Amino acid sequence: MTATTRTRLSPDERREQLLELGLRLFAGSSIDEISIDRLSEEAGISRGLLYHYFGSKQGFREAVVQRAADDLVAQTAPPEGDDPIAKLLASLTAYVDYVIANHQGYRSLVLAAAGGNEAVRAIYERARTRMIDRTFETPGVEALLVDTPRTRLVVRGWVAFVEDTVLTWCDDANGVTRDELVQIVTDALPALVGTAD
Amino acid sequence: MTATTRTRLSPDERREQLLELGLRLFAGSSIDEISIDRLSEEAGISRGLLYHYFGSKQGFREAVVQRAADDLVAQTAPPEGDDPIAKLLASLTAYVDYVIANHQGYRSLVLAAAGGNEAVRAIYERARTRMIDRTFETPGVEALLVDTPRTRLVVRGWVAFVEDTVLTWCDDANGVTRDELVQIVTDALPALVGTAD
DNA sequence: GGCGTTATTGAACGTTCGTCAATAGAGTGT
DNA sequence: ACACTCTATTGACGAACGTTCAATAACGCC
Repeated sequence: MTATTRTRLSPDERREQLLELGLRLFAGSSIDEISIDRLSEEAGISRGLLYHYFGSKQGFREAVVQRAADDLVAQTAPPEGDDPIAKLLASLTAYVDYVIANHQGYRSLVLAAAGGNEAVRAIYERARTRMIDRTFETPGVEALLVDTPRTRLVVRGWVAFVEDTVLTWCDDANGVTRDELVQIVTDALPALVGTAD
Repeated sequence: MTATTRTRLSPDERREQLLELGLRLFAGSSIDEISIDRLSEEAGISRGLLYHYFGSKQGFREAVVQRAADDLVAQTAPPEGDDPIAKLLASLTAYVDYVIANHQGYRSLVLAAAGGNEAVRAIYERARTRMIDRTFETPGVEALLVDTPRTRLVVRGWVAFVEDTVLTWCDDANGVTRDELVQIVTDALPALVGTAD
């Protein structure tokens, strides 16, 4: 009855399978609450194989976080266009919709990024930077955002505002609609930057 | 040469000693990067004693976080007064100064709260709520903040904005002065709430 | 159908968390 | 000073976990 037949996949397939499993388990709990035993059992492989592919548990965690971050960046790409405000609105709408759809997974990503070690935080930080840069690398944006240390500080804080607000809203919308939420986080940027001038 | 003489303290003293050690080690690294072995060795006690006082490593972590949160709340008490704006400014000034002084420890607290489990997060959440409530339980505040779901959402997001901005500033002030920082985070609240109306 | 490459295994090791009966320090009464 | 009690404290033990590595077997190729 014990299915002792080992299934041999190509490295790419196996890696893919393990990463997807990681994302799935990630959604429910922090990764260091899950033992390698449980991971390998759930994947139907031996403990050793996980080490063969990711070197260590930490390596596995980093790979999964990297994958989640890439997903986020890919699925929230703003449309091509010249109007900074429109781009911002589109980008935030995509972001909000992504968080709504991947609610649990996204929360885990943020938690992992916050609580993880230096390497994990760096991965998330890079994704964040990519998203911000991409939105603001638009001709004509200088009129809205003059590049000063103060503005950079405020924009970074604004990102924290957006993340926290959207996640809180996901837990309990409390009557606030999706469109209102998008409006709130979009309007917040000019409002904050305005006070900084 | 081995000082095998065990020192017997009163439960309160021992508890205090261990909590202070926890705060000290906390500042440098996350608590689950430190083994009970190292903790007990540094405290000059046996492993068993730590379990006697805190039940588990998780229990110890929670106690330390609770202590850190209490410190934060205690040291940022706003002055008695009726003017909401003045109270807000005073409270934020105290908060900024606290973070400046306890930079590392405070960062660890926030990281522990973000990355920790449900119980740890709840402890920090309570402290946060206490600080917010205390600032806004002022006669006449209704003129500034009408209590709607939308406002609550924004105020919560604003707290995230403040935390992130102050911590980022601590890492690299980039020419922004302390007073400017206080001004930024203070002005941010009316700016954000204004857009929500 | 045999062969070589390499994906995969499982047992073994060191470390860390957590438990518990045994031990000894400090106050108390005589 | 001494014995006695209470309980703070210990240290050895077991289970669980991360990690390593030589052995194994599945698949593509000739």
